[in-house]
Amino acid sequence: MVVAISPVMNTPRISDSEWEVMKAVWDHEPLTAVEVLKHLPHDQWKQKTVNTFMNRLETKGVIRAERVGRPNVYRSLISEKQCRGMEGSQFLKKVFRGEVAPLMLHFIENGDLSKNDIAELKQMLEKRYRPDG
Amino acid sequence: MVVAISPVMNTPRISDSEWEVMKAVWDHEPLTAVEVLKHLPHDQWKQKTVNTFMNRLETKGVIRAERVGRPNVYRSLISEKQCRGMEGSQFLKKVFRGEVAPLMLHFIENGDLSKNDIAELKQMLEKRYRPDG
DNA sequence: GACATTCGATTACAATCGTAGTCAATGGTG
DNA sequence: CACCATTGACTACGATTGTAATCGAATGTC
Repeated sequence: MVVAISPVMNTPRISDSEWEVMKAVWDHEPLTAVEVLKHLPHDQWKQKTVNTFMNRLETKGVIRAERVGRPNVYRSLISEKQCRGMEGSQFLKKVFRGEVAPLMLHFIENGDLSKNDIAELKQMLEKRYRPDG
Repeated sequence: MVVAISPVMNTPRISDSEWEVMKAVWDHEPLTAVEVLKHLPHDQWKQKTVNTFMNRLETKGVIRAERVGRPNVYRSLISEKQCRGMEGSQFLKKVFRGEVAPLMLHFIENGDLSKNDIAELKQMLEKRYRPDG
């Protein structure tokens, strides 16, 4: 019997600029490369550059192109959440030595949280404290 | 009158591997390149590689070499805290679109916080809520 | 002081990233 | 159907990163 090997898609690395593109994709997919540009700061991005990124992202397996009509239509293959997971754990390990608490402290001190944010976070922490509460 | 321009040391980018080296530096400075290697996973780092990084980090202005005795002695010029600041705000912007709350939520859900961590964080949030409390 | 050893500065080199340009095919227009 | 415009595939190219090797200078040894 042949055992199917689980298709471990170990999330590829997504560079800074690729993230910008991907945010446009996640927010508006399915979309074309031209549409992607529309959702990016127009003065900082040229169409050709966007195109290159679409290609690279497809090669990396982050998106998929439907080569059907004339303008290619793209969809994400990996969700923003998944990417946040990867990027987040890398960041945590790299910058905060894998310790979540100092990281949290850092962002509590440096980020500007609204009163609402703070309330919400406290609630979240409560729940975590007593998972069934 | 000549106005002194504040010496804005806009923190340079520090790559993943450079971060590893810098952690050794921050933890044990002042130290030599040979000592840096001692504090890194020995099987993953060669002395020559470490050396290259020391050079690059000096070029970038992250560390400084004292060329006095024979083995160069290195010190950091930028603190871990400063670097965390830079790296943190980039990460926040790139991955969480600049919104701190979702970031925090993410790490509350994904990181494993101890009861103690949670208590501490709640306290921090309290303080933030009433800054003079 | 001659020689072996140790270190640092310089050089190397492939992969990835940012930023496009070229060129050819596809598709709309008259 | 001939032509022009759009668009995608491929190519380009310098900077950065990861990973070292080479080569020459400073140091310690006899």
